[in-house]
Amino acid sequence: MERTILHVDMDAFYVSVELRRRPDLVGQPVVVGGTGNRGVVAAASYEARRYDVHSALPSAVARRRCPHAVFLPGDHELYTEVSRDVHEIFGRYTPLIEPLSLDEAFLDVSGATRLFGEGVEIARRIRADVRGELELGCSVGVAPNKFLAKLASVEAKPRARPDRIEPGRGVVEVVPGAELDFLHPLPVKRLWGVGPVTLEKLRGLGVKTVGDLARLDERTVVSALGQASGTHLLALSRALDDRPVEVDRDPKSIGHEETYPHDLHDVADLDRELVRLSDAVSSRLRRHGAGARTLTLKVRFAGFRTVTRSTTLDSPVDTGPELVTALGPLLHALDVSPGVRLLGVSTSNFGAPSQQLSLLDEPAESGNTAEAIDEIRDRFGTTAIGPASSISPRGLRVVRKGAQQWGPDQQPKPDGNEQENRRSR
DNA sequence: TCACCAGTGGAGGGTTCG
DNA sequence: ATCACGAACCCTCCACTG
Repeated sequence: MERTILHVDMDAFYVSVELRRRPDLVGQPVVVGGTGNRGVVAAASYEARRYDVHSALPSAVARRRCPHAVFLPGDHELYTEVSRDVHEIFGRYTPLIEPLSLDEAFLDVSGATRLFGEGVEIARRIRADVRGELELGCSVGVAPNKFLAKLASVEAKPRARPDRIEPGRGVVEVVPGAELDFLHPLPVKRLWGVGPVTLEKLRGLGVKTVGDLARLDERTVVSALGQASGTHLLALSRALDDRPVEVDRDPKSIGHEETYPHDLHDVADLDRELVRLSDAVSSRLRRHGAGARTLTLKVRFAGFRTVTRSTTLDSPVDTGPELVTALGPLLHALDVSPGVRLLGVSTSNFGAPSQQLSLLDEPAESGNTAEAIDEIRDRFGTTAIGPASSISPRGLRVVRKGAQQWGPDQQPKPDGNEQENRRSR
């Protein structure tokens, strides 16, 4: 049964959304992302891309490459709203929508062609709707499966060259029957799942293009890449991909991590941060109605060495204090003398939400207070209430969603105290 | 001294993606 | 004076069960 899959990818999404309210910046190099020295670029306008500024590039490097670019901090909440608007348009053509991120989605339009025309026709209509109603550009790939649709949308995109910006085709279709003609000449690193490490391993096998990979036999590939990755990539190289477009994917993990503007050395600071992060994660767990059995602590030291420490409980938990109780000992077992750059709390292995209220139990403190906290946050905002143990001498710091998506904000120069600490290390 | 199934699940590290 | 954050998935090693 032949399917028609669309991959829709917004062009420079965050930047384009910003330009709707800053029309004065249209045509200029604009960068959205972390503004601090430890931040990264989340999105770059095509004018900025001409200077090789792209997403995930450290902001400090971006500033050097394109000093005259306008740097904007980013507004995660707004992008979420606009993303909903975009999905509303998708919904006119099919209910089978799988969001990949705020700015990308797969659409299965196999059942919509009778009503709206072939895949390419639907793609054009979506582009026209998005442009006309939302003033945003997007590129669409059309293909018989997900990964070919994704590759096709890349071909459809505008491209920034050092001297000029090429418009892009907007819609690119991989016609059924011609899959291998499209696929095999492509460099193998374009395959979904081939990063720098895998690329190097494949190079060791003499593989440069997707076609090179497709000609190898399974034993060779599996012994180089492992069972799962090997068989998967080999299938992709032969244009085989029967993964369905999944509409409601439940998250398998929920976590939060933060890089600090300055490395933390003080155990009291770290404890306070653990409370903050645990509080934020537990809040999101409860909102999802989930409890987690596996709790993971992540620590990145100054110098970038990163470790994780995890524990699995007998029954699922969903409150801040429970996370802190379990993760505290894992944190205290680490030697933090090098200084801590990043701390993270992640939860997984979700189970049936534990029922706290029982006649035999202690009066349930955590469960009820947690719900009360959630309600206060719903009514008065996320910063209205937080754990006392997360209060630092500088005040109560509560995690706001998406507040620090791309690294710490621009910081004032460290005060005298911290300078002191540095010198006296 | 070593090696023994087979299956499961935990722990820790890694890769990749957007 | 480069290096975010959130999530999915994979691999290897190891302990436990039987």
